[in-house]
Amino acid sequence: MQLAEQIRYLMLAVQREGNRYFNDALRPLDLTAAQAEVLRVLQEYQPISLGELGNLLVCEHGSPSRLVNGLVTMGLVERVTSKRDGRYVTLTLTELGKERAEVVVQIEAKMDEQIMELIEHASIEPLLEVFWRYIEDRPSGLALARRTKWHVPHRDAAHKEASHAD
Amino acid sequence: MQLAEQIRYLMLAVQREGNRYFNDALRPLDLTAAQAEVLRVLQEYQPISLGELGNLLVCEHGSPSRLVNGLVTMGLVERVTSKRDGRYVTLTLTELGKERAEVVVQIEAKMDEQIMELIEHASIEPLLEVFWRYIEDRPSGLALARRTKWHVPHRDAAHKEASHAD
DNA sequence: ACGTAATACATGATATGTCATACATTGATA
DNA sequence: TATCAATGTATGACATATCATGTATTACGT
Repeated sequence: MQLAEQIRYLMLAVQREGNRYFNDALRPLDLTAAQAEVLRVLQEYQPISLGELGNLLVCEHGSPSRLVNGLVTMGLVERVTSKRDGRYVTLTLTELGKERAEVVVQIEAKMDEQIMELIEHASIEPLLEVFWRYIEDRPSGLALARRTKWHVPHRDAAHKEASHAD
Repeated sequence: MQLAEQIRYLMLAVQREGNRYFNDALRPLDLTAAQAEVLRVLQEYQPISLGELGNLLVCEHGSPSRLVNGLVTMGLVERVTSKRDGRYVTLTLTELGKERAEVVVQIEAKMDEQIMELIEHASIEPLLEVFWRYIEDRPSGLALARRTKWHVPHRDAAHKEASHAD
C-alpha cells in the first residue's frame, strides 16, 4: 500500500477516532459533535440565519434545518422568523445553550492539549499549507476560511455581508 | 482560533472533501466510498468472514452486515454460510464484483496521483508519525496496521489468525 | 397590481456510522 | 446428553451526511 493510499486511510482513521473521542466526551452533555459545532458557531456569530450557519459549518448543505431543530427541541437554540424578511429565521443560543457552549469550549480545550502534545516535536505547519491548498476552493475550506483569520494561501477569504438578523 | 483547533477542523474538512470527491468519482459505478472499501478489502483478502472484514475496515463495528447485504443485493459479493462453523459466513467477490473492484483501483490511483502532487515538496512523514501515534491503539489504527506492512511506531501489529473460510 | 423568478428553508429518501440488544450456532463442562 | 458460556452475525434505533425536491416568501419587471 503506497504512501498516498496510506495518507487517505490515515486521514480517515484519525478523523474517525478523533470524532469518536469527541462524541464520547460530549455524551454527558447529551450532544453530538455536529451539535457541538453548531453551538460554538452560534456562540461566536449569533444572531445568524440558517443559511449563514450552513456556510460556516464544516460540511456543506443548503440549510442545516434538522440539526438545528434538534437543538431547538433540546432548549439550547432559539429560532425566530425574521420580521424584515419572512424567509429568514434568526438563530440565537438560549441561556442553557450558552452554558452548554462553555462546556464544549472546555472539552475542546482538552482535545487541543492532546493535539499539541502529539505534535510537540513535529514540524507540522508546512503540511497545514498542503491541506489548505487541497480544500481552499471547496465548500468546507470556504467555511473554515470564513470562520477564521487563518492564513489562506493565494488569496483572502471574502467576508460575508452583515447578518440579516432583526 | 489556535493551531490545535485549526488542525481538528482541517482534518475534518480534508477528509470530508476527499470523501465527497471519491463518492463523486464512484457514482457511475453506483457505489459509495464505504462499499468501495469493502470491495478492495475482499479483493485482497478473500475469502474472509464478516468479522474479519469488520476488523480490516477503517471503522469499528462488530460486523458490517448491512453494508455487505447491499453489495450482495447488487450482485458484487457472494455470501455463503460456512459448513464447518454455522456461525460464520464466507465472503467472496463475484465476477462482477471483481470487475468493479478493478475500476475502483483505477479511481483510487487517480486520487493518489493528486495527493502525490499536493505533497510533492512537503515533508509529510513527520505528520504520518503523529497520525500513527494517535491511532495506534484504537480500532481504526489496528485495522490499518492489519492491512499493511507500514511502519507502526513502537511495535509490530499482531497478525490475525488464518481465515475460517471453507 | 400582477405574474414570474429568485431566495431561504423544510422535507423525502438513502447510506452509513455508532451503540445496544437479539438470535443462532458452537464449544466446554458436568 | 443437557446446560450454559462464548462467539459470530443480524437487527433496532438514532444521528447525520448527501442529493433531490417541495413550500413559503420576497424582489423584480411589466
